[in-house]
Amino acid sequence: MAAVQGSRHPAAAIEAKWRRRWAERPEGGGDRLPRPGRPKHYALTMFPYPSGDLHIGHWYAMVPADAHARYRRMCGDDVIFPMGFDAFGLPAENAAIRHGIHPLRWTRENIARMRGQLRSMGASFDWSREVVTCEPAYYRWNQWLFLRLFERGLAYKRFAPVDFCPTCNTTLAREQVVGPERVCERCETPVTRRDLDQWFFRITAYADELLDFGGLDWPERVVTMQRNWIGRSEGVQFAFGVRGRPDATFEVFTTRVDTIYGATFCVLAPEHPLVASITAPERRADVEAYQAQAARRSEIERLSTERERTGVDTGAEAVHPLTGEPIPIWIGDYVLASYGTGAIMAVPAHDERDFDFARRHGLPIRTVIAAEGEAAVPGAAHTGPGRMVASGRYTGMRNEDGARRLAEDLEAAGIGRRRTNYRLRDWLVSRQRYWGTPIPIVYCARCGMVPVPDADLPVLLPEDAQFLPTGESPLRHHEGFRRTACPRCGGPAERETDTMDTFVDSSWYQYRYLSPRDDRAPFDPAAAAAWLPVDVYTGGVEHATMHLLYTRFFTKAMRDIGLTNLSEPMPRLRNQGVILGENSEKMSKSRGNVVNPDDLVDRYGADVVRVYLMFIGPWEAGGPWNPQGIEGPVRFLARCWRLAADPYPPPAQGAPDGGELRRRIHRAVRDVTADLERFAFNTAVASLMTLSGDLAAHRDAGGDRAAFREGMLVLALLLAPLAPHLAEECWALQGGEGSVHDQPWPTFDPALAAEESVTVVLQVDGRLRDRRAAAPTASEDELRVLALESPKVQAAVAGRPVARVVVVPGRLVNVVTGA
RNA sequence: GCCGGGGUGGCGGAAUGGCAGACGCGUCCGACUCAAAAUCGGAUGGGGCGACUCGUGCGGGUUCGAAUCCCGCCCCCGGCACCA
Repeated sequence: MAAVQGSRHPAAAIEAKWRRRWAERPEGGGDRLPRPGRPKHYALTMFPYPSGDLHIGHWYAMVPADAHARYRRMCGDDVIFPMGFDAFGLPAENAAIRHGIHPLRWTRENIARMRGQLRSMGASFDWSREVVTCEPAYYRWNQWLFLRLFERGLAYKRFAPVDFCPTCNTTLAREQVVGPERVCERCETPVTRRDLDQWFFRITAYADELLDFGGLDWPERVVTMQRNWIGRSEGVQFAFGVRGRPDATFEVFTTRVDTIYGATFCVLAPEHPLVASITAPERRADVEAYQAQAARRSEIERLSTERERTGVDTGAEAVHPLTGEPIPIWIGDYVLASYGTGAIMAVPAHDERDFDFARRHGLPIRTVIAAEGEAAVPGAAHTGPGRMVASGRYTGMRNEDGARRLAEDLEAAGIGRRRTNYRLRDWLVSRQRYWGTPIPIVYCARCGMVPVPDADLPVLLPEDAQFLPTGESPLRHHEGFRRTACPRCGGPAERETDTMDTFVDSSWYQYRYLSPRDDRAPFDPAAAAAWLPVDVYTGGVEHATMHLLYTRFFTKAMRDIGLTNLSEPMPRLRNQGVILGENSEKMSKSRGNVVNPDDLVDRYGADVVRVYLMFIGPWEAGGPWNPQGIEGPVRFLARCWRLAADPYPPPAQGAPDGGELRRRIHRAVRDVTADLERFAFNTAVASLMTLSGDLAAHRDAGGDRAAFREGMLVLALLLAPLAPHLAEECWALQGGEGSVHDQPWPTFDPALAAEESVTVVLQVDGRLRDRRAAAPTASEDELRVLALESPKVQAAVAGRPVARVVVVPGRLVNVVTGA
């Protein structure tokens, strides 16, 4: 392709040509092991849901991940960079209900379309390892893993109140309920409560281990979010007796035993099992009315942002375990049945919620911690540290010491025990929907709950289900699916009709990529041992407390089952930000600010879109789309192409030799390498823009041709991860051999990259007064003399005594005057 | 409320103790052109004719020297939010 003076590069033709050539190269085979003698590198980017169209957000996530993988490959690593589809989930089923198209067909058509769009990105995905989670070859192993968890008691069924989305018509995991209004994360409908038999994974068994982030190179905020989500808290659990009821006791949990002498009442959750039996006859009507109201409140939307701490007196009294004093027992919905013991001791003087409740209901407030060094705030609880007062033999102790002593003493006396509670709940995995993995369990009238034998897997999802939004799984109404024979006794039995949460699919997909067609095991242990763990995992922060917690749990559980010896699946994690619309709002069809990558590729070519997305700013920051800004990368790549394609001008009189250009080439290699290592794609692009400018200037001045060609080849190499098509074209135009992507990453000579001469800044009292050129190796003494000789420095010193001269070799001299 | 991240030209951003604003967008001026596009060159934080001076959310501090470190505050974004 001949260059036309001053023109833009023919992106479409160049990209089509190279993509054709690349397609002729053999693919990896999908399950090969790392080549001996080379470090392996497993690059993984979160796989997409096949929603139908590739969004600019997918490009923003995947292009830099691809650039990094390509860079590692040129560095000599044996890289795998697989891609697949997270293909089960609600949108497919909703499309089926709305448009009468089968979820399988809808999903497969979307995948076919998205595969093409993904190819247009020019990413180095290894398609031979592709995984599609809605195919039986994949979900069969969800079922297999479910059974292994079931055998270990890590999957269990329990009748429990669960969050239910009336719009999606299914139960939700706790993590899928968001905000104080408790709405469905998908459709923002307020969730309701249902009491159902549900399947759970016992993630809480790993709560403490999940809190260990040692050795993880993860963004701080993700670690913090997981830590808060797990919500470990240490305290003491002990029992209160009920006055006049020697048979009845209830346990409370507190993190503040030091305030135990300040407990002036107790509060039980409205659902607490003891409430019915201890309520005084004259209080029964009020208590039952309150219970009914509380039950309704958790079912109906809770829109009131101002939380009133309501409650009613049961008329019963608890016996304080240390003082023997009777204190009233109330019920109130600010005490959660699902946390701790569902009951608390209330210490209004030192807990804001209890304080508020006591004020509202006229209950006594007793101070037992004296605020030290800070004024007591009138009309508020003192929650900070202090000396214990009115606390029996603990009076006078610092509250931290008192807490320790009280915990020991309560334990010794057999009254209470130290205990750790977690905010984390077990993972609710059953969904009353069709488009998911069937749970491989059979119910037999004679044998009870029976797991489907491994040999009978997969339990296939029948294709001829009815899609009606009934709130029950469509499988429940599918007689052919539901009726089966008991695997144990052969008698008539029924299948479980719930399907699994789609987060199960993505909890172990990184294993499946290693041997995607293995039909004897979920993955090949030899491949797993060779390739895992994932070296770099990239994706959005929105998965911080769901997917990333679940996949850590899965790896730990799989380790304990004996399937792997890993404890952490993804030791290194990087998050990209979010690309916003031109108006800085979230992109959405309803806002009309969606940027379509296909249109951009048609107009500018994939390389330009890639480079622009990386140049926009720090990857983790994201930011608004600026349609004008893309002109920068357009011009930059066009210039690279013209430099490679235009004929070289004849040598000029007094033209530069290659020295300065070579220095700049080495500096570019140094900077781009460091930037790609640290995922700083924006500054890597900036360095390449600078190099292309240096090459253009050298050429226009008729400089040394050998140095220019050397620089052009380096430019093509450095550009290869970022703009793979154009880099290939430039490499070929400059006579590079083979594919640019098969070349080793260029190295630099630090001595050559160093400046020949540096500008040393001369300051007087920290203010800039002059600049001088000096050798980078100039000694402190030389620089000091240089500064003191400067007329501008002398003028600024103005005859005052020089107190000190600070010299930073290679950088600056600061002359400090005065006494 | 608690936790985390952030605030730098007209805009995206660079610089993590040493020349603030790399690189780019935009704008202005010039070259090429019949003209335009494309391309190339120059200018571009504010003030001042100038020597200079002010300037990284605000106020203080440490330091020869602070966008960068420390203290206090304001604002923006994200997460969690009755978890005892």
